[in-house]
Amino acid sequence: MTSDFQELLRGAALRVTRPRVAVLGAVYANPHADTDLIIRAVREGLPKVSHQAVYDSLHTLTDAGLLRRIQPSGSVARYESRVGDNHHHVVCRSCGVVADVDCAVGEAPCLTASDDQSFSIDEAEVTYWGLCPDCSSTRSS
Amino acid sequence: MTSDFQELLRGAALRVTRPRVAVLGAVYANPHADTDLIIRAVREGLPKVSHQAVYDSLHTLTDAGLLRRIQPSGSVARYESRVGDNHHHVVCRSCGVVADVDCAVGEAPCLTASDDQSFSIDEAEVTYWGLCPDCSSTRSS
DNA sequence: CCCATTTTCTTGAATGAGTCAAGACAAGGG
DNA sequence: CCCTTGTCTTGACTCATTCAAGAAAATGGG
Repeated sequence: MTSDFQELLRGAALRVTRPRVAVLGAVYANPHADTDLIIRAVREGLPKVSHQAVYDSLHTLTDAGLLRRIQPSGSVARYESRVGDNHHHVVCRSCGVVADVDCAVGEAPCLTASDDQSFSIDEAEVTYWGLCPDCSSTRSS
Repeated sequence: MTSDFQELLRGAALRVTRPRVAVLGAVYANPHADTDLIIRAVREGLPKVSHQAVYDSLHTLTDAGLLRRIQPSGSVARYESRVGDNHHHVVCRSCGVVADVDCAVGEAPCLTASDDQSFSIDEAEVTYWGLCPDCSSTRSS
């Protein structure tokens, strides 16, 4: 598993460092985790890692396409390891939990704008808003 | 026009205060403006308004459905006066400018998730990402 | 029209995610 | 094994937004 992450890094022409491997591991193990949770997860294996190293790693890995950053309104940045399949997200308005929703089309942009305003569009990001099963049942009961 | 805003406020059972009227005016005049721009616009007419009053007004007006808040990843909160038509947005990856895109369906949720994960979904928010005409021509030239 | 009640606004401090910067350190090529 | 370059540590800092307490203003009843 750790060696898989090392391969991922090498494949992206990135240096293999312990913080980066640990960050990859933390995001793979905690989909949609925010930076704070990732920092805590990384420190379970590497107690001395600075928060800055985690921020740097997340940026580098996101720029390299190994991770994807999502940031629903009202939420801090979250990261996930599913990249390249242009899937979408459902966000609970009550507790903020995020779940994946497959994109029927698969490749970006999965939608074309009715009037693109002369923008050159490369991605259509879809965020579904609603209530998760837990919050939904809590409210109605 | 000011009286129109007063009617809007009364229609929403909100007290009519000068900051609120000014905030409504500023958002109607500056679609997709961020809070800082709204504060500056409001202070052209009411120089002494505190930033807190603007924040409070924006929250109240958004909660009442008179304004809509949008917050693309990497951007601060922005506000617009087009509400109720469930339109979407194109965001420029380079300069961050936001433009409206009509929704073909019109009413929320305009899309249904392929697998809703047992969430009860009430809105599908679509954000198109790309380059605006200006940034597009700057890069290619 | 004025008062009382309730909401809103002012003032000023605080929060917290994220960034900046300088020097110490480690990864990988030669 | 050493050098170069890129990464990490440390610690300060930014800035949008929120919190809190008291002053001021908006609606409804008299």
